[in-house]
Amino acid sequence: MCHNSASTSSDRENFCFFRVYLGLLRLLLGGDSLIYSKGQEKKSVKMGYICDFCGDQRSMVYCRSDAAYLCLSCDRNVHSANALSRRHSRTLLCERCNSQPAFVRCVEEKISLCQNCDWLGHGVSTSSTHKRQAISCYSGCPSAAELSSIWSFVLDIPSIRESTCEQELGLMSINENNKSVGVPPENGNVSGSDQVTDLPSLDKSLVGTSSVPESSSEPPAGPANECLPKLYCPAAKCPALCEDDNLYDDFDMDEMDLNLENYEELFGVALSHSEELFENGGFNSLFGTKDMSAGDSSCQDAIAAEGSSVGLVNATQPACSNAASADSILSTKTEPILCLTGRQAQSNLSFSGITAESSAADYQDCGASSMLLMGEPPWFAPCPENSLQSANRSNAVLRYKEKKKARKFEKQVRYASRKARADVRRRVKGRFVKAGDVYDYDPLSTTRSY
DNA sequence: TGACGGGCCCGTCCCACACCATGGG
DNA sequence: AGCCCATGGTGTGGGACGGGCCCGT
Repeated sequence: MCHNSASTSSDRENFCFFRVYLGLLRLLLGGDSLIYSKGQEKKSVKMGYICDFCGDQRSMVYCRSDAAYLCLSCDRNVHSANALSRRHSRTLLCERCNSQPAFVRCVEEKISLCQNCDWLGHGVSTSSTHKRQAISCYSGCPSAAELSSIWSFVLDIPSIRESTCEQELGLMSINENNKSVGVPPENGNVSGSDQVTDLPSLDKSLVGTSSVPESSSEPPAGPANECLPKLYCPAAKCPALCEDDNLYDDFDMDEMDLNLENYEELFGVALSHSEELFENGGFNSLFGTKDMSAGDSSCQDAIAAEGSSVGLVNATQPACSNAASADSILSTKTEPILCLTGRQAQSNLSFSGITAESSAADYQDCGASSMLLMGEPPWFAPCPENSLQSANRSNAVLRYKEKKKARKFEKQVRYASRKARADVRRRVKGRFVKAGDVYDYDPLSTTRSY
Protein backbone atom coordinates (compact mmCIF):
# COMPACT_ATOMS: atom_id res chain seq x y z
CA MET A 1 0.00 0.00 0.00
CA CYS A 2 1.40 3.25 -1.03
CA HIS A 3 -1.29 5.82 -0.76
CA ASN A 4 0.89 8.72 -1.68
CA SER A 5 2.31 7.23 -4.80
CA ALA A 6 0.27 9.65 -6.81
CA SER A 7 1.52 12.67 -5.00
CA THR A 8 3.05 15.27 -7.20
CA SER A 9 6.63 16.33 -7.28
CA SER A 10 5.72 19.67 -5.81
CA ASP A 11 3.94 17.90 -3.00
CA ARG A 12 7.12 16.12 -2.22
CA GLU A 13 9.17 19.26 -2.40
CA ASN A 14 6.73 21.01 -0.15
CA PHE A 15 7.02 18.13 2.19
CA CYS A 16 10.74 18.66 2.46
CA PHE A 17 10.19 22.24 3.48
CA PHE A 18 7.48 21.14 5.80
CA ARG A 19 9.80 18.70 7.45
CA VAL A 20 12.36 21.40 8.12
CA TYR A 21 9.64 23.48 9.67
CA LEU A 22 8.41 20.56 11.67
CA GLY A 23 11.88 19.80 12.86
CA LEU A 24 12.23 23.34 14.05
CA LEU A 25 8.98 23.04 15.88
CA ARG A 26 10.18 19.89 17.49
CA LEU A 27 13.21 21.63 18.79
CA LEU A 28 11.32 24.65 19.98
CA LEU A 29 8.67 22.61 21.70
CA GLY A 30 11.16 20.44 23.37
CA GLY A 31 10.68 17.05 21.89
CA ASP A 32 9.03 14.89 19.38
CA SER A 33 6.27 13.87 21.65
CA LEU A 34 4.88 17.36 21.67
CA ILE A 35 4.36 17.29 17.97
CA TYR A 36 2.20 14.25 17.96
CA SER A 37 -1.18 13.88 19.38
CA LYS A 38 -1.53 11.74 22.40
CA GLY A 39 -2.66 8.81 20.39
CA GLN A 40 0.17 9.16 18.02
CA GLU A 41 2.62 9.55 20.81
CA LYS A 42 1.37 6.42 22.40
CA LYS A 43 1.63 4.69 19.12
CA SER A 44 5.14 5.91 18.63
CA VAL A 45 6.20 4.63 21.97
CA LYS A 46 4.69 1.25 21.47
CA MET A 47 5.41 0.47 17.92
CA GLY A 48 7.59 3.23 16.66
CA TYR A 49 6.90 6.36 14.69
CA ILE A 50 4.41 6.23 11.98
CA CYS A 51 5.56 7.58 8.68
CA ASP A 52 5.61 11.35 8.77
CA PHE A 53 4.46 11.53 5.19
CA CYS A 54 1.71 9.02 4.71
CA GLY A 55 0.87 8.79 8.39
CA ASP A 56 -0.04 5.22 7.81
CA GLN A 57 2.91 2.94 7.53
CA ARG A 58 5.41 2.36 10.23
CA SER A 59 8.49 4.45 9.66
CA MET A 60 11.56 2.51 8.68
CA VAL A 61 14.14 5.13 7.86
CA TYR A 62 15.13 8.44 9.25
CA CYS A 63 16.11 11.41 7.11
CA ARG A 64 18.31 13.83 8.95
CA SER A 65 17.90 16.62 6.47
CA ASP A 66 14.15 16.52 6.71
CA ALA A 67 14.10 15.39 10.32
CA ALA A 68 11.55 12.94 9.07
CA TYR A 69 10.62 9.41 9.91
CA LEU A 70 9.47 7.69 6.77
CA CYS A 71 8.33 4.36 5.56
CA LEU A 72 10.34 3.04 2.68
CA SER A 73 7.72 3.84 0.15
CA CYS A 74 7.42 7.44 1.20
CA ASP A 75 11.14 7.69 1.59
CA ARG A 76 11.56 6.93 -2.05
CA ASN A 77 8.63 9.01 -3.03
CA VAL A 78 9.75 12.06 -1.11
CA HIS A 79 13.38 11.78 -1.98
CA SER A 80 12.83 11.32 -5.63
CA ALA A 81 11.30 14.77 -5.82
CA ASN A 82 14.41 16.53 -6.97
CA ALA A 83 18.16 16.37 -7.07
CA LEU A 84 18.56 18.04 -3.72
CA SER A 85 16.21 15.77 -1.89
CA ARG A 86 17.98 12.81 -3.44
CA ARG A 87 21.08 13.93 -1.63
CA HIS A 88 19.49 13.59 1.77
CA SER A 89 21.27 11.10 3.88
CA ARG A 90 19.04 8.50 5.42
CA THR A 91 19.49 5.48 7.55
CA LEU A 92 17.46 2.75 9.15
CA LEU A 93 15.63 3.37 12.37
CA CYS A 94 16.55 1.55 15.51
CA GLU A 95 14.35 -1.49 15.72
CA ARG A 96 14.35 -1.41 19.47
CA CYS A 97 13.44 2.15 20.36
CA ASN A 98 12.05 2.97 16.93
CA SER A 99 12.92 6.57 17.39
CA GLN A 100 16.58 7.02 16.67
CA PRO A 101 18.69 6.23 13.67
CA ALA A 102 20.19 2.80 13.75
CA PHE A 103 23.87 2.79 14.28
CA VAL A 104 24.85 -0.82 14.17
CA ARG A 105 23.20 -4.07 13.36
CA CYS A 106 23.65 -6.96 15.72
CA VAL A 107 24.37 -9.96 13.60
CA GLU A 108 23.49 -12.35 16.37
CA GLU A 109 20.14 -10.82 17.18
CA LYS A 110 19.44 -9.64 13.64
CA ILE A 111 18.34 -6.28 14.88
CA SER A 112 19.35 -2.75 14.04
CA LEU A 113 20.18 -0.62 17.01
CA CYS A 114 20.86 2.99 17.78
CA GLN A 115 23.81 3.92 19.93
CA ASN A 116 21.78 3.98 23.10
CA CYS A 117 20.08 0.68 22.50
CA ASP A 118 23.32 -0.84 21.38
CA TRP A 119 24.93 0.31 24.55
CA LEU A 120 22.08 -0.90 26.68
CA GLY A 121 21.97 -4.21 24.92
CA HIS A 122 25.63 -4.91 24.50
CA GLY A 123 27.33 -2.78 27.02
CA VAL A 124 27.64 -4.96 30.07
CA SER A 125 26.45 -8.39 29.28
CA THR A 126 27.62 -11.48 27.60
CA SER A 127 25.97 -10.15 24.50
CA SER A 128 28.77 -7.62 24.32
CA THR A 129 30.59 -10.18 22.24
CA HIS A 130 27.91 -10.08 19.64
CA LYS A 131 29.18 -9.29 16.22
CA ARG A 132 27.78 -6.05 14.98
CA GLN A 133 27.82 -4.28 11.66
CA ALA A 134 27.95 -0.56 11.30
CA ILE A 135 24.94 0.59 9.38
CA SER A 136 25.50 2.72 6.37
CA CYS A 137 23.63 5.79 5.44
CA TYR A 138 22.34 6.01 1.97
CA SER A 139 20.99 8.65 -0.31
CA GLY A 140 19.32 8.68 -3.64
CA CYS A 141 16.31 6.47 -4.05
CA PRO A 142 17.48 2.92 -3.73
CA SER A 143 15.26 -0.06 -4.07
CA ALA A 144 15.22 -2.84 -1.57
CA ALA A 145 17.61 -4.75 -3.75
CA GLU A 146 19.93 -1.81 -3.88
CA LEU A 147 19.69 -1.36 -0.17
CA SER A 148 20.65 -4.93 0.24
CA SER A 149 23.77 -4.23 -1.72
CA ILE A 150 24.94 -1.78 0.91
CA TRP A 151 23.33 -3.52 3.83
CA SER A 152 23.86 -7.18 3.39
CA PHE A 153 21.32 -7.88 6.07
CA VAL A 154 18.63 -5.74 4.56
CA LEU A 155 16.66 -8.64 3.23
CA ASP A 156 16.37 -9.91 6.77
CA ILE A 157 14.04 -7.05 7.48
CA PRO A 158 10.57 -8.11 6.41
CA SER A 159 9.20 -4.66 5.85
CA ILE A 160 12.01 -3.84 3.51
CA ARG A 161 11.85 -7.14 1.76
CA GLU A 162 8.14 -6.71 1.30
CA SER A 163 8.32 -3.17 0.12
CA THR A 164 5.75 -2.78 -2.57
CA CYS A 165 6.57 0.46 -4.24
CA GLU A 166 8.97 -0.92 -6.76
CA GLN A 167 7.22 0.89 -9.54
CA GLU A 168 9.22 3.95 -8.79
CA LEU A 169 12.51 2.32 -9.32
CA GLY A 170 12.91 4.11 -12.54
CA LEU A 171 13.38 7.28 -10.62
CA MET A 172 15.91 5.89 -8.34
CA SER A 173 19.55 5.40 -8.26
CA ILE A 174 21.74 4.64 -5.39
CA ASN A 175 25.03 6.35 -5.17
CA GLU A 176 26.93 4.37 -2.74
CA ASN A 177 30.55 4.72 -2.20
CA ASN A 178 30.95 2.07 0.41
CA LYS A 179 33.42 4.25 2.08
CA SER A 180 36.00 2.41 3.99
CA VAL A 181 37.20 3.57 7.28
CA GLY A 182 40.37 1.71 6.79
CA VAL A 183 39.98 -1.14 9.14
CA PRO A 184 42.81 -3.44 8.34
CA PRO A 185 42.36 -7.10 7.78
CA GLU A 186 43.88 -7.82 11.08
CA ASN A 187 43.38 -11.51 11.10
CA GLY A 188 44.15 -11.85 7.51
CA ASN A 189 40.97 -13.72 6.90
CA VAL A 190 38.40 -11.06 7.03
CA SER A 191 35.99 -11.99 4.37
CA GLY A 192 33.97 -9.52 2.45
CA SER A 193 33.31 -6.42 4.43
CA ASP A 194 31.59 -7.77 7.41
CA GLN A 195 33.68 -9.78 9.66
CA VAL A 196 35.86 -7.47 11.59
CA THR A 197 35.77 -8.47 15.17
CA ASP A 198 37.74 -5.81 16.86
CA LEU A 199 37.89 -2.08 16.76
CA PRO A 200 41.29 -0.86 17.81
CA SER A 201 41.81 1.04 14.63
CA LEU A 202 38.29 2.11 14.18
CA ASP A 203 38.59 5.02 16.45
CA LYS A 204 41.35 6.58 14.49
CA SER A 205 39.96 5.72 11.18
CA LEU A 206 36.70 7.35 11.84
CA VAL A 207 38.25 10.62 12.63
CA GLY A 208 40.23 10.74 9.50
CA THR A 209 43.27 8.64 9.90
CA SER A 210 43.85 5.53 7.99
CA SER A 211 45.49 2.29 8.48
CA VAL A 212 46.68 2.43 4.92
CA PRO A 213 50.38 3.16 4.73
CA GLU A 214 51.09 6.71 3.75
CA SER A 215 53.50 5.81 1.11
CA SER A 216 51.08 3.69 -0.70
CA SER A 217 49.71 5.26 -3.79
CA GLU A 218 47.78 2.21 -4.70
CA PRO A 219 44.60 1.02 -3.17
CA PRO A 220 45.51 -0.96 -0.15
CA ALA A 221 45.35 -4.60 -0.84
CA GLY A 222 43.39 -7.03 1.17
CA PRO A 223 39.86 -7.93 1.79
CA ALA A 224 39.13 -4.88 3.83
CA ASN A 225 39.75 -2.80 0.83
CA GLU A 226 37.18 -4.62 -1.09
CA CYS A 227 34.61 -2.44 0.45
CA LEU A 228 35.86 0.69 -1.22
CA PRO A 229 36.86 -0.04 -4.76
CA LYS A 230 34.51 2.56 -6.11
CA LEU A 231 35.73 5.17 -3.81
CA TYR A 232 39.44 4.87 -3.72
CA CYS A 233 41.16 7.61 -5.60
CA PRO A 234 44.84 7.46 -6.23
CA ALA A 235 46.41 10.74 -5.40
CA ALA A 236 47.59 11.22 -8.92
CA LYS A 237 44.06 11.25 -10.15
CA CYS A 238 42.86 14.02 -7.94
CA PRO A 239 45.87 16.10 -7.13
CA ALA A 240 43.96 19.12 -6.03
CA LEU A 241 42.31 17.15 -3.36
CA CYS A 242 44.88 14.66 -2.40
CA GLU A 243 48.34 15.73 -3.09
CA ASP A 244 49.45 18.00 -0.35
CA ASP A 245 48.50 20.16 2.49
CA ASN A 246 48.23 23.24 0.37
CA LEU A 247 44.91 22.10 -0.61
CA TYR A 248 43.27 25.47 -0.65
CA ASP A 249 45.82 26.96 -2.91
CA ASP A 250 45.13 24.35 -5.49
CA PHE A 251 41.49 24.41 -4.99
CA ASP A 252 40.34 26.96 -7.45
CA MET A 253 36.91 28.14 -6.55
CA ASP A 254 36.76 30.31 -9.59
CA GLU A 255 36.90 27.34 -11.81
CA MET A 256 34.30 25.68 -9.77
CA ASP A 257 31.85 28.49 -9.95
CA LEU A 258 32.40 28.98 -13.60
CA ASN A 259 31.22 25.48 -14.24
CA LEU A 260 27.79 25.79 -12.86
CA GLU A 261 26.06 25.10 -16.06
CA ASN A 262 24.33 21.95 -17.04
CA TYR A 263 22.71 21.00 -13.83
CA GLU A 264 20.82 18.31 -15.55
CA GLU A 265 24.00 16.54 -16.30
CA LEU A 266 25.36 17.19 -12.89
CA PHE A 267 22.46 15.94 -10.92
CA GLY A 268 21.01 13.58 -13.35
CA VAL A 269 23.48 11.77 -15.46
CA ALA A 270 26.61 12.38 -13.52
CA LEU A 271 24.92 11.50 -10.33
CA SER A 272 23.45 8.29 -11.43
CA HIS A 273 26.64 7.29 -13.09
CA SER A 274 28.97 8.27 -10.34
CA GLU A 275 29.51 4.67 -9.65
CA GLU A 276 30.66 4.06 -13.18
CA LEU A 277 32.90 7.05 -13.07
CA PHE A 278 34.54 5.83 -9.97
CA GLU A 279 35.14 2.50 -11.50
CA ASN A 280 36.40 3.95 -14.71
CA GLY A 281 38.77 6.36 -13.08
CA GLY A 282 36.51 9.29 -13.69
CA PHE A 283 36.86 10.39 -10.14
CA ASN A 284 38.88 13.37 -11.08
CA SER A 285 36.42 14.58 -13.59
CA LEU A 286 33.73 14.25 -11.05
CA PHE A 287 35.40 15.95 -8.20
CA GLY A 288 37.69 18.19 -10.08
CA THR A 289 35.16 20.24 -11.89
CA LYS A 290 31.65 19.45 -12.62
CA ASP A 291 30.30 17.71 -9.63
CA MET A 292 31.95 19.88 -7.13
CA SER A 293 30.70 22.86 -8.94
CA ALA A 294 27.27 21.52 -8.48
CA GLY A 295 27.27 22.52 -4.89
CA ASP A 296 26.79 26.07 -3.92
CA SER A 297 29.85 28.06 -3.17
CA SER A 298 29.65 27.71 0.53
CA CYS A 299 29.33 24.04 0.07
CA GLN A 300 32.41 23.95 -2.01
CA ASP A 301 34.15 25.86 0.62
CA ALA A 302 33.07 23.39 3.18
CA ILE A 303 34.41 20.63 1.03
CA ALA A 304 37.69 22.40 0.68
CA ALA A 305 37.89 22.99 4.36
CA GLU A 306 37.18 19.48 5.25
CA GLY A 307 39.50 18.22 2.64
CA SER A 308 42.25 20.24 4.12
CA SER A 309 41.66 19.20 7.64
CA VAL A 310 41.64 15.62 6.67
CA GLY A 311 44.53 16.15 4.42
CA LEU A 312 46.67 16.90 7.40
CA VAL A 313 46.44 13.33 8.42
CA ASN A 314 47.92 11.52 5.55
CA ALA A 315 48.04 11.36 1.86
CA THR A 316 45.88 8.40 1.25
CA GLN A 317 42.97 8.75 3.50
CA PRO A 318 42.04 12.16 2.16
CA ALA A 319 41.09 10.50 -1.03
CA CYS A 320 38.46 8.70 0.86
CA SER A 321 37.62 11.47 3.23
CA ASN A 322 37.30 13.96 0.49
CA ALA A 323 35.09 11.63 -1.26
CA ALA A 324 33.13 11.40 1.88
CA SER A 325 32.95 15.14 1.97
CA ALA A 326 32.06 15.48 -1.59
CA ASP A 327 29.44 12.89 -1.14
CA SER A 328 27.27 15.63 0.14
CA ILE A 329 27.25 16.56 -3.49
CA LEU A 330 27.36 13.15 -4.98
CA SER A 331 24.72 11.87 -2.66
CA THR A 332 26.92 9.08 -1.60
CA LYS A 333 26.98 8.62 2.07
CA THR A 334 27.59 5.11 3.11
CA GLU A 335 29.47 3.68 5.96
CA PRO A 336 31.76 0.80 5.59
CA ILE A 337 30.16 -2.40 6.56
CA LEU A 338 31.94 -3.33 9.69
CA CYS A 339 31.24 -5.95 12.21
CA LEU A 340 31.78 -4.61 15.65
CA THR A 341 32.27 -6.10 19.01
CA GLY A 342 33.11 -4.41 22.24
CA ARG A 343 32.61 -0.81 23.14
CA GLN A 344 35.66 0.78 21.71
CA ALA A 345 35.39 3.91 19.77
CA GLN A 346 31.73 4.22 20.27
CA SER A 347 31.93 7.76 21.44
CA ASN A 348 33.87 8.75 18.38
CA LEU A 349 31.70 7.04 15.89
CA SER A 350 29.90 9.50 13.78
CA PHE A 351 26.65 8.98 12.10
CA SER A 352 26.37 8.89 8.36
CA GLY A 353 29.97 8.40 7.69
CA ILE A 354 31.06 11.91 8.37
CA THR A 355 33.81 12.50 10.78
CA ALA A 356 32.78 14.22 13.89
CA GLU A 357 34.84 17.30 13.38
CA SER A 358 33.70 17.85 9.89
CA SER A 359 30.11 16.98 9.78
CA ALA A 360 28.52 19.79 11.63
CA ALA A 361 30.23 22.64 9.93
CA ASP A 362 30.00 21.09 6.55
CA TYR A 363 26.38 20.45 6.75
CA GLN A 364 25.67 23.80 8.14
CA ASP A 365 27.57 25.49 5.42
CA CYS A 366 25.88 23.47 2.82
CA GLY A 367 22.57 24.28 4.28
CA ALA A 368 21.73 20.72 3.72
CA SER A 369 20.79 19.64 7.13
CA SER A 370 18.11 21.24 9.09
CA MET A 371 19.14 19.09 11.96
CA LEU A 372 22.41 20.86 12.27
CA LEU A 373 20.73 24.20 12.23
CA MET A 374 18.50 23.04 14.96
CA GLY A 375 21.16 21.46 17.07
CA GLU A 376 22.45 17.98 17.06
CA PRO A 377 20.10 15.20 17.79
CA PRO A 378 20.73 13.49 21.07
CA TRP A 379 22.21 10.43 19.43
CA PHE A 380 24.84 12.42 17.68
CA ALA A 381 28.18 11.77 19.17
CA PRO A 382 29.77 14.87 20.66
CA CYS A 383 32.26 16.54 18.38
CA PRO A 384 35.63 17.02 20.00
CA GLU A 385 36.75 20.41 18.88
CA ASN A 386 40.01 20.44 17.07
CA SER A 387 41.32 23.94 17.30
CA LEU A 388 43.91 23.43 14.60
CA GLN A 389 41.39 22.20 12.13
CA SER A 390 39.00 24.93 13.08
CA ALA A 391 41.70 27.46 12.42
CA ASN A 392 42.47 25.88 9.11
CA ARG A 393 38.89 25.94 8.22
CA SER A 394 38.48 29.55 9.21
CA ASN A 395 41.50 30.47 7.18
CA ALA A 396 40.13 28.59 4.25
CA VAL A 397 36.83 30.35 4.52
CA LEU A 398 38.57 33.70 4.67
CA ARG A 399 40.71 32.90 1.66
CA TYR A 400 37.75 31.74 -0.25
CA LYS A 401 35.76 34.85 0.56
CA GLU A 402 38.66 37.04 -0.44
CA LYS A 403 39.00 35.18 -3.66
CA LYS A 404 35.35 35.35 -4.36
CA LYS A 405 35.32 39.03 -3.66
CA ALA A 406 38.22 39.63 -5.98
CA ARG A 407 36.71 37.51 -8.66
CA LYS A 408 36.02 39.29 -11.88
CA PHE A 409 33.21 38.21 -14.03
CA GLU A 410 34.74 39.56 -17.14
CA LYS A 411 32.31 40.37 -19.83
CA GLN A 412 32.61 38.30 -22.91
CA VAL A 413 32.84 40.59 -25.89
CA ARG A 414 31.35 38.78 -28.80
CA TYR A 415 31.89 41.46 -31.37
CA ALA A 416 35.23 43.16 -31.09
CA SER A 417 34.33 45.59 -33.82
CA ARG A 418 31.40 46.87 -31.83
CA LYS A 419 33.52 47.20 -28.77
CA ALA A 420 36.12 49.14 -30.71
CA ARG A 421 33.45 51.48 -31.93
CA ALA A 422 31.89 51.92 -28.52
CA ASP A 423 35.29 52.60 -27.06
CA VAL A 424 35.73 55.68 -29.19
CA ARG A 425 32.16 56.88 -29.11
CA ARG A 426 31.44 60.20 -27.47
CA ARG A 427 28.97 60.33 -24.61
CA VAL A 428 26.86 62.55 -22.44
CA LYS A 429 26.52 61.21 -18.94
CA GLY A 430 27.55 57.86 -20.18
CA ARG A 431 25.04 57.77 -22.96
CA PHE A 432 26.01 57.72 -26.57
CA VAL A 433 25.35 60.92 -28.44
CA LYS A 434 24.78 61.55 -32.08
CA ALA A 435 27.78 62.42 -34.08
CA GLY A 436 28.27 66.13 -33.98
CA ASP A 437 26.20 66.70 -30.87
CA VAL A 438 27.68 68.13 -27.76
CA TYR A 439 29.37 65.64 -25.53
CA ASP A 440 30.92 65.62 -22.11
CA TYR A 441 33.13 62.65 -22.56
CA ASP A 442 35.37 61.69 -25.41
CA PRO A 443 37.25 58.46 -24.80
CA LEU A 444 39.97 59.55 -27.19
CA SER A 445 40.71 63.02 -25.94
CA THR A 446 38.81 63.42 -22.69
CA THR A 447 37.87 66.79 -23.99
CA ARG A 448 34.48 68.35 -23.87
CA SER A 449 32.63 69.97 -26.66
CA TYR A 450 31.22 72.59 -24.34
C1' DT B 1 15.74 53.39 37.94
C1' DG B 2 18.75 50.86 35.09
C1' DA B 3 19.22 46.94 31.95
C1' DC B 4 17.70 44.52 28.17
C1' DG B 5 15.42 43.26 23.94
C1' DG B 6 12.55 44.26 20.03
C1' DG B 7 10.80 47.35 16.61
C1' DC B 8 11.31 51.22 13.76
C1' DC B 9 13.63 54.81 11.16
C1' DC B 10 17.30 56.74 8.60
C1' DG B 11 21.63 56.97 6.20
C1' DT B 12 24.93 54.55 3.50
C1' DC B 13 26.46 51.21 0.37
C1' DC B 14 26.01 48.08 -3.31
C1' DC B 15 24.06 46.11 -7.28
C1' DA B 16 21.24 45.63 -11.31
C1' DC B 17 19.44 47.85 -14.98
C1' DA B 18 18.08 51.42 -18.35
C1' DC B 19 19.68 54.70 -21.45
C1' DC B 20 21.93 56.35 -25.57
C1' DA B 21 23.79 56.08 -31.10
C1' DT B 22 25.84 53.35 -34.22
C1' DG B 23 26.95 49.87 -37.54
C1' DG B 24 27.95 45.00 -38.28
C1' DG B 25 25.47 40.72 -38.68
C1' DA C 1 17.12 47.40 -47.97
C1' DG C 2 15.89 47.14 -43.48
C1' DC C 3 15.83 45.16 -38.91
C1' DC C 4 18.14 43.52 -34.77
C1' DC C 5 21.28 43.86 -31.31
C1' DA C 6 25.69 44.44 -29.01
C1' DT C 7 28.77 47.83 -27.27
C1' DG C 8 30.48 51.02 -22.63
C1' DG C 9 30.00 54.83 -19.13
C1' DT C 10 26.79 56.95 -16.23
C1' DG C 11 22.53 57.74 -13.63
C1' DT C 12 18.97 55.84 -10.96
C1' DG C 13 16.04 52.93 -8.24
C1' DG C 14 15.69 49.47 -4.95
C1' DG C 15 17.41 46.21 -1.68
C1' DA C 16 20.67 45.13 2.03
C1' DC C 17 22.79 46.47 6.02
C1' DG C 18 24.13 48.79 10.18
C1' DG C 19 23.60 52.21 13.68
C1' DG C 20 20.78 54.98 16.55
C1' DC C 21 16.60 55.90 18.89
C1' DC C 22 12.33 54.79 21.24
C1' DC C 23 9.34 51.95 23.87
C1' DG C 24 7.88 48.12 26.68
C1' DT C 25 9.15 44.65 30.06
